[in-house]
Amino acid sequence: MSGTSPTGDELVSLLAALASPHRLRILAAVARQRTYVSELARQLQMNRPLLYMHLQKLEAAGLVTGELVTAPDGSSVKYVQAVPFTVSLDLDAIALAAQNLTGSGPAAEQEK
Amino acid sequence: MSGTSPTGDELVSLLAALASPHRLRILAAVARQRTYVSELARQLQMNRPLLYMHLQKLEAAGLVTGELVTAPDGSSVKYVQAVPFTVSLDLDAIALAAQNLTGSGPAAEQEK
DNA sequence: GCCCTCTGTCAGCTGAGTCTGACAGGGGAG
DNA sequence: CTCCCCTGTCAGACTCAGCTGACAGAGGGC
Repeated sequence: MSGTSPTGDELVSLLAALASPHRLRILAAVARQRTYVSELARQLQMNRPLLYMHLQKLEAAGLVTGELVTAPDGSSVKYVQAVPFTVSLDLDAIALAAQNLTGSGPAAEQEK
Repeated sequence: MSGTSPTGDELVSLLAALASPHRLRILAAVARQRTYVSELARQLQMNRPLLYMHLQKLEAAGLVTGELVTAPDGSSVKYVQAVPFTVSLDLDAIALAAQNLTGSGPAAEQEK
């Protein structure tokens, strides 16, 4: 996934996932250290439900992975980890990605 | 602007500007050839007001430049042009950008 | 005079994204 | 039993981006 040229839709999803201050901060925090959700919520000072939503988006975009760990004492804790990636963005990449968007070309509207 | 590491806020703006199929298509079309607005609207088959909005966002993000040209016959035509840029995105860049977000650090809420 | 092309802005609708409080449940420690 | 910490999910409110049709104005060609 790192270095491959993504499809237009994937690019849009990826950029949308990253285009949020909260998510950027979450990613940064998680990249630095593997933490569990509640601790992360405390670090970033945000409500847990909100954090859950953002984590879902990041996970859907493949930027983080969640792992529910059941400790030896029985209590379960969800650890979150960042997934390394690399994307190079320039006009060429944009032009390339724009070619394969679902419903990209003009007159591509038939099954609607 | 190309190659410089943008601030967190700038990064978010840039990504937000790019995270749209329409804007990707507009950028691609404009990167290929310098065109004027109405012609572009015809190419991409979208309403002009909508195109205007997207162009404003792209222009605000510094990805395109508009130039209102008054032809020798007096009619004015607005030409749009893509601005070359390069951004490398990875975990390090994210972590770096997350540091300088307006209101990033915890306990940075004083003037509100 | 009428018709055409272009630019730009406006009010208004709709839907998605965001954020919050509250809830249900699992399990350990005092 | 009571308190605490953890994981999830939910409905509701609220904001904003996206999108549309309509309008005003400038100018050329017939």
